[in-house]
Amino acid sequence: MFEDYVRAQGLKMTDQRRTMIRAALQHRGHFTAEDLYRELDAQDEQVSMATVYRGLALLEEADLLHSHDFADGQRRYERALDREHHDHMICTDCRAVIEFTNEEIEHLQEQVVRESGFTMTDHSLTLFVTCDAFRDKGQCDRRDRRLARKQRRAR
Amino acid sequence: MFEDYVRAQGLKMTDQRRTMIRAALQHRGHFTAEDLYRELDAQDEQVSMATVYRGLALLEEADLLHSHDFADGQRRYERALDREHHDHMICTDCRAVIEFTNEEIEHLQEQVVRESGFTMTDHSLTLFVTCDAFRDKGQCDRRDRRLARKQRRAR
DNA sequence: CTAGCTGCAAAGAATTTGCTAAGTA
DNA sequence: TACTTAGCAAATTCTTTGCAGCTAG
Repeated sequence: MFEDYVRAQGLKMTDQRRTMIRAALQHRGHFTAEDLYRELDAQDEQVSMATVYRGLALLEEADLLHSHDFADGQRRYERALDREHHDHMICTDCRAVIEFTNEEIEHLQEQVVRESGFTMTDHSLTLFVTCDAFRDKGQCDRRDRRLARKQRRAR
Repeated sequence: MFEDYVRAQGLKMTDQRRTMIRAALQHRGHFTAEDLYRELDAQDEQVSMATVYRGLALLEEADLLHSHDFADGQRRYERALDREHHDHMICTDCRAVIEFTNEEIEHLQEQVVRESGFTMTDHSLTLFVTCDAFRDKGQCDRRDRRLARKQRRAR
């Protein structure tokens, strides 16, 4: 059905585009352009970085992917199709991404916007957290934390 | 009192740093590194871009400024001192930044994090809106909208 | 055929950093 | 004096784009 969209836009379906799009739409979780590129590369699929970026833009326009900025310097994508809206918690130690939904918050946001006389087109709620309390339960590995810190510093 | 902080950190106070810091802390609203740089330049203050960036980082560490990512490619800063927490609505047409606070939302966020066993270190709630309804009241100039679009496209 | 696509390398944009002279405490 | 800065230019990082040759429809 994505092919329909592609054609309806007067665009063409190529091998690279099909490969790249399939990988993106099958992806679970949150991924960067580079994640996808490496993944395809590991599967010996020949798709250039430029094509990956162009394809991601296409998918976002078609509302099949949503993108987020989790303040770590790289845009992250996630499947939008057949998924209900949700927000994110980011562990700044291990960079884990935890999704959550809260109807009440959603509702209040709408209300704030409406009361101000605007129309909401999009919203982004990200809670930055630390998982100190989780660590001992094995859900946040200290090694990952150190790695994440180093990577962040390295940018 | 910022000077105290600077010295307590074993840092030194220089003319540029003083100038740049004063301008940043007196600034109302949300500004980018470049905004600040231009502003100082217009006042014939000699402070290089590198020093502006370094100073902003310093101020953020000291919690005298907070920074936000409004998804337009440039980090924005705002005074944090003596200000209560608030969230933002961004008009994607004219790029207006409207602040708001909502205790209930704040409270619910805390609750979500707590219930998940994390500790919240920061959060970011940005509502993207359009001000079509406002435009006719003269609060959003069509010219500004076109400009904003062009600038966004130009990135 | 011909508009659209790909890959590559080069361009961009915002920010950061290495280095040397200069300034602070 | 000893250590920290400022400024500059070069480097970085992520992403976009121009172009020439290729391909779908």
